[in-house]
Order: sequence, then structure tokens, then C-alpha cells
Amino acid sequence: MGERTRKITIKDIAAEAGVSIALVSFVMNGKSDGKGGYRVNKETAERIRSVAERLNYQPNDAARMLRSGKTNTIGVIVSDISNKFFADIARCIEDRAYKHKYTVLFGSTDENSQKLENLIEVFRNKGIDGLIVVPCEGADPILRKLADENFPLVLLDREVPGADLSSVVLNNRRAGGQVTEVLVKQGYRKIEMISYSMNLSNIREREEGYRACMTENGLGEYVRIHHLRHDRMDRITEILRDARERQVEAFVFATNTLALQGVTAIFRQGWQIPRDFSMVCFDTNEAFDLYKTAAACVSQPIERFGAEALDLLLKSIEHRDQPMACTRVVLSPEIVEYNKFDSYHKN
Amino acid sequence: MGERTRKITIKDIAAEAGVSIALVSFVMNGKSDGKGGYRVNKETAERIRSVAERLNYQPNDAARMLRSGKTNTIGVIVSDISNKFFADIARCIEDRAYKHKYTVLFGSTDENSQKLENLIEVFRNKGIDGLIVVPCEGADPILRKLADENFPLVLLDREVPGADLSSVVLNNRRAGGQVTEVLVKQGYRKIEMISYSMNLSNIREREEGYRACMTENGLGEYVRIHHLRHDRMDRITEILRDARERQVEAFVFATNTLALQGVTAIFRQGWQIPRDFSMVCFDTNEAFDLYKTAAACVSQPIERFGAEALDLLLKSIEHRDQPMACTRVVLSPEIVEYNKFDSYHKN
DNA sequence: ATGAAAGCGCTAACAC
DNA sequence: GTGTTAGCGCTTTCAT
Repeated sequence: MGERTRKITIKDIAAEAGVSIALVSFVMNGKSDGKGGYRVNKETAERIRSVAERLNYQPNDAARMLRSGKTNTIGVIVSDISNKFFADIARCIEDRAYKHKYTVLFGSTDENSQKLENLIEVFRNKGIDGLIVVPCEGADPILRKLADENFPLVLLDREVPGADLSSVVLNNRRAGGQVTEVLVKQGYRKIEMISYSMNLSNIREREEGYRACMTENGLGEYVRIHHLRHDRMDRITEILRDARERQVEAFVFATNTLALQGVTAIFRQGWQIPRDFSMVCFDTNEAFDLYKTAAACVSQPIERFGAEALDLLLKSIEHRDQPMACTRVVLSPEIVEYNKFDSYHKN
Repeated sequence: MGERTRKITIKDIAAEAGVSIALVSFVMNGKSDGKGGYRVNKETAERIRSVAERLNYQPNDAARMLRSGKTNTIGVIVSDISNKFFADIARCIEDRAYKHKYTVLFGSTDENSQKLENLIEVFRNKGIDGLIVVPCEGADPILRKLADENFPLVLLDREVPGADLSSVVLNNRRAGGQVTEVLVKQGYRKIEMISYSMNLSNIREREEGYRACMTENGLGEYVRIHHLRHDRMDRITEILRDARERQVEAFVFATNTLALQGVTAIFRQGWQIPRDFSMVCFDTNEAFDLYKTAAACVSQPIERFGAEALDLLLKSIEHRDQPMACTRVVLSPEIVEYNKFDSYHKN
């Protein structure tokens, strides 16, 4: 024990099997079967394979990469990988990528475009074959540059308006409208929205949806969207206090994080839900789920997000030579209503 | 646009600066400053650096790795990266690793030792310099083999009994005892534990802590630990029904996942907390936090988990030559009590 | 203080 | 069908 066992290389296999390293390489890459133009004797191939097996041969990815430029590695950059929504998607992507023999590198921007740029640089040095990105504010020029190089790239969750980039997003406008409608149907009128000040496509569209729903229901006069800076979430308390005075009845939270902050603040004030305020939000969490805090949540198809993004990326990696075809996948939201009369917790 | 701009290599820099590639390499690796034995003319070094900057040189990690065997990449394998506890730790490790110029590869075992083995193989082919692992059942032989090769390895959250491996774990026994004690102090007597059947060091120790606390408080006769298979969580409902009949008063849940399952099942039965049952658990979540569902939670020092594990690993990578020093870091739990009299939600 | 050169392990074009 | 060989970009020893 403690001995370093030297790594087995194709050279060792070649020697052991009494063939050339080229043959080993072909066999190990499955290029021995007709198509590639190279046909290796069936028995020879079998012998090579068995020797490789016996010696427990593991190809050296660095060498392969240096030579072929292919790494079978992709990068996934999200806002915050510890955020449940992104963590779940990341997990789906990882599992699916693994099946395709790809390894995934993860990174978080914390909504900072400088970090995004750094991460992309690091990842590219690692030789990733492609990239899935949740763009943050200010990401546009960075991503455009990538696209101009024809680098395989897929946007997730948010888009870069005006850029021809493949993306997988939710129909946020519809989701925003439908979730607002739940409140309207329940008879609330003074419904306001709590949102981020960040200029992100998904947020803007959710706001659009809210606004449209309100207007269509003749509640245009009550439309009001509060914009929070994500680094100044504490401001939410004063917004809520003010809202309470203005007798606002319900809120649409543009993200789960906002909703969690909001509900926490509401409880801290001694107010209750839905006694003092009603609410709906995007995505769910243990609290809203278990206690039916929200009147409704937008449920996003996590698995499809991951699957579609990865498939799109792999396709784009496969066809790097051809001029990039840009596909836009728009997923449908599902509205989960927590009917208060079904609630475990009688009000 | 659309043009592939060929990657800049040290060769380009050398040509542009009118020096040899060796010199460029030295300068880029900071080995020009006295110590390495190689001293490069200050002006030459400056010239090289400025050319590299101007051409936006990015070293090719694959080449470097092939040549030097060092990748500046580590692997982190947990049970499930989408689990909040692990996602949070992963994020800490990633951030900290990044500062040390390391990249992190993540993987999930789903408590399956076969997956663990596969992941380790894939990661090793990628040439990772070291590994942080949350061992699952059956991981022992796999990890021992790694250790025998003197491969830099740090265990996280759980240990492999009897193996001399570095690890960062919680004082689970103490945590289990202290959190049980909260219930005892509140006057509950028929306190049972809901745990996993998996043979994991952390789980076993939490059970120990519960048992010890009960015994010390003269409640030994009530000690009862229910073991659930993690793939048969639905069984929890019948356990709860039975417990209700036996007039069990409170539960200690061995993990947050178990607690969430348990509380969900309790609510489904129309029972309430703490009216019908009281509970304590490990880690927290939005629901327990917001609604003070649990009487108390064990709070684990997430950041320290990540930091200690990474530091230990980096140290072990640095000293690969020396016989592995095995360090065991045991972190202290913190008990967060949700005093029901402070609760926002009057019972 | 600087340069020449030998590979790391692998792929793929080409020769036999 | 199989073998030979030229690098991929980099680090590092040894000359100069």
C-alpha cells in the first residue's frame, strides 16, 4: 500500500496485445466498426478490448483533449447554484449529461457580469465544448462575443433580447398573468407586485403578465410594481408597511426568493396570511407547500428545462461547423392552486 | 463575425516578443522571480507579460495537465447536489476553491455505491487532484483503495469507521442529544425517533445521542427508533398512525428530509403540530423556520464544513509525496430553539 | 539570462 | 488490416 501504480496507457495495451497503438486507439474509440473507413479484424479488436479490460485501462482525457480539442465537458453557469430552482435544474442537466458521457462544470455569477466573464474564461481554458448560461444583467456583450465565435451556447431561464441565441425559457408573461388571475378570481382587487429592479427578461415578462391581467380585469388603476434591488432586500419591510396603510389586499411576488423575504417580513410585523395579505408567487418551497401560504404558485417544469437546454446544447456542439441554428424553446407554466378550503390548517 | 480566431499559444507570444517559448513559460508561471532557480531579466519578463496581455493569452489547461499531471481541479461527490444542505456546502467549496484557482467537479451518488465508483472513475480520468466525498453505504472498499494509493481524499458529513481518512463531520452524538433534550425540557416523555435504515456514521451517532439523552433523563423505557428505507419513505404514514395510537408525544427526526416527509404525512392525517405531535430535527427549512413547526433544529455550520474540507484537501494535495496525515475535524452543532411563546402564530 | 529539445498520451493522416 | 509518424501546447532539464 502507498505505492503509486503507474497509469495504464494505450502503449501498455498495444505491447500486451502485440499490436500498434493506433489500432488500440481505433478500437477504444469504437471506430473499428465499419463506418469510419477503418475496419479492424474482429478477433484483434476483441483481444485488444479484453486486454484493456484486464489492465483496467482508463483513457487520459487531457491527452485526448489536447489532440482532438474535444473534452466532453460542458459548463453550466447560473445565478446561484445553491438556489433550489437552479440546483434542481443543475441536477437534471448533470444526470442527463452523464448519460451522454459529458461532464459538467458549474459556476455561479451572483448576478454579477464580471464574475460571469471570469467564469467563462476559466471554463474555456478548461476547454469546455459548450455552455449553458443564465444571463445576468450586463451579460449581453459577453454572450454576444461567444456567439460571434460560433461557440455552442444555450441560454436558460432568461434571454438576451435582440441577440440570436438559443434559449429555453418559461412563458413568463402567461405565467405572470395566470397566477395573478387566481387572486382576481378570489375577489381581490388591490393587488400589487413585488419585483426586482434588475433588468432581466423573465422578470420583465412576469410584470407584463401581471399588468395585462389587471388591466383586462378592469383593475388597471391598482397596478403597482415595487422594484427591489437584490442587494437591498431589507427595503421590503417598508414597502409592506406602506402597502398595509394603503390597504393593499394581495401581492404577486416575481420570484420565490422575493416571496420568502416578503412572507418573513409580513410575519415579523405580526401580520398573517391570508388574514392580512394574500399572495401568489413563482415556484414553491416547503413553507408555502406545507402551509398553503400562497394562494397559488407558478410551477416550472424543472426537468424539461434541464433536458431541453442540454439537448439543444449537444446538438449545437455536434454541428459546430454549420452556421449556428438558433432555437427558442418556450415552456408552459402550470399554476398550482392551494384551495384554502382544502387546507389542513383551518383559518 | 463567425470567424474562429485561433487560440493564442506561448509560441505566438515567444515569436511576438522575440524570445524562446521556455522563457514565456517561466514568466507565465511566475517562476521568473528568484526562487525557482530561474531568474529572467526584469525587462524581458515585463515585455513578455505585456505581449501576453495584449494578445489575450489563455493557457491551455489540457496541455499543462498532460505535461505536469496537475489539473487544479478537484471533485466533490455528495448524495444529492440538489439537496439544500449539500448544495449550500457545494457553493462554499466552489467559491473558496475558485479563490485558490481550483475548479470543482460535482457529482451525486443517490446513496448508491456503484454510482460513486463510476463517478470516481470519470473524475480520475479528468485528472482531478483530489476528492471530497460524502460516503454512502458500501463506499468503504472504494474509498480505502483510493487512500491506499495515497490519493488526496477528504470525507464530509459522514465517516468510514476504522479507516484512517481525513474527515470533517458534525458532532452528531452531541447534536442528537441536545436536540432531544429540548423536547424533554418541554415536558415530553414519549419521544421516539424516526431514522434511516442506512448504515451511515452520522445517522448512527444521532441515534446514539437520542438514546443517551433519553436514558439520562430516566426515559429509557420510551426509547424507540424507527428505521426507514430511503426508497420507501411512504412507510412513514403507518409508523405515524401507529405512534398516534400508542400516544407518542414527540419525534426526533434524524434528517431534514425525514422531517419534511413526516410533517407532510402528519398534516395529511389532519393532525397538527404541536397540538398532536411535537418535533425536533436536523437542519432547517423554510417551513420549519417560518412557522416554527419544529420545537428546535440542529443548525450545522455549513460554511465551516466547506472551508475545513477544502483546506484539508488542498493541504493533502500539496503534500502528496509525504505519507498522508489524517486529520479529523469535528464541528459543533448549534441548537436553534423556536420558543413557542415567541411564535408569530399563536396556538 | 536565455534557448533547444524531449516528451506527456493520444488521434488521425498516410504508408504498407 | 495494421503500423508509422507527426504533432496538439506545455513544462522542465540541460546546454550555452
